[in-house]
Amino acid sequence: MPELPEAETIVRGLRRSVVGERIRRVETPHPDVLRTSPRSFGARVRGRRIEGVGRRGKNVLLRLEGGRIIAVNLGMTGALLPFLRPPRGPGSPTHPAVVFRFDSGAVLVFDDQRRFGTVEALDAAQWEERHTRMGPEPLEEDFTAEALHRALRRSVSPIRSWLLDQRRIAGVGNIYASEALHLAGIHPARRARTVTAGEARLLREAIRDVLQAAIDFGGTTIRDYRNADGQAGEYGRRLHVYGREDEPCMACGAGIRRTVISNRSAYFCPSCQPRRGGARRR
DNA sequence: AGTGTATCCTGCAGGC
DNA sequence: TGCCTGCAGGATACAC
Repeated sequence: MPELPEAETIVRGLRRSVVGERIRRVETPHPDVLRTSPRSFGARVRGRRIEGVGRRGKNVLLRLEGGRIIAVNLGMTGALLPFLRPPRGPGSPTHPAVVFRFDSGAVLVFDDQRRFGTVEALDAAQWEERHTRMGPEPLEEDFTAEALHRALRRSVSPIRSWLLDQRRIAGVGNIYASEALHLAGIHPARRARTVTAGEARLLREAIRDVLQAAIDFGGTTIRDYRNADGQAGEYGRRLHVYGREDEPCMACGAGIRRTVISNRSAYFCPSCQPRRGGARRR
């Protein structure tokens, strides 16, 4: 579910609420989201203070004193919900998987209905290895059109699949892949290597514009996503193609289509995003 | 190096 | 109302 803009929105909220808190105790009602035993996870984080909150791709990172990192992948339905007091009754998390209790009495809950998410306590070296395997951050300056074009030229995979591969580019998921390809006028099934240098420039700008705009609106809530304040994101109303099958394209009025690529839906405008380049008419 | 398929889970919408 | 199917923002393993 959450992609880069949703993770970024959560990070900004958590900076206000959990930085400086010291972990007293960890409860794991659903230990399957840890990659280790609850015992060893607890031992690695207990007594540590949270010194900072960061993001890499779709991952939320809690930096602990001493150098360890709690890396949270939100999966499809994960949320990180901070509370000043242990939550009770209406409004408390519905599917708590991991609960951090702090010395101050405050609480951080990793809530995840489907439990595709993960919560891991990594040493600096383990995180570094993970980090190295991931592609560039699309909002950073080193994500250039030239580098994107060079990388695309090496791949015969459909451009939509290419964008979802975290080893190639970090943070893009199914919603923003469709949105960025629409903005750039590129059909989602085109092979990556057929994207021209000019299209790569458009795509680079489209990815950045879409992600930044989504951050500005607090992310997209389709159903479950909530930020660290428990609120929904407002970018859903701004989506041009995702989830809009048969509705008119906001740019040209043609009917938006849904297709399936690698078993996942891709939405596009058949007029703005022709299957083959050079066939555009107006 | 790709794809399709299955898997991990729960819940919701729509058809009947 | 209930039952069934398909679908969902992610990621990985497998056979081919």
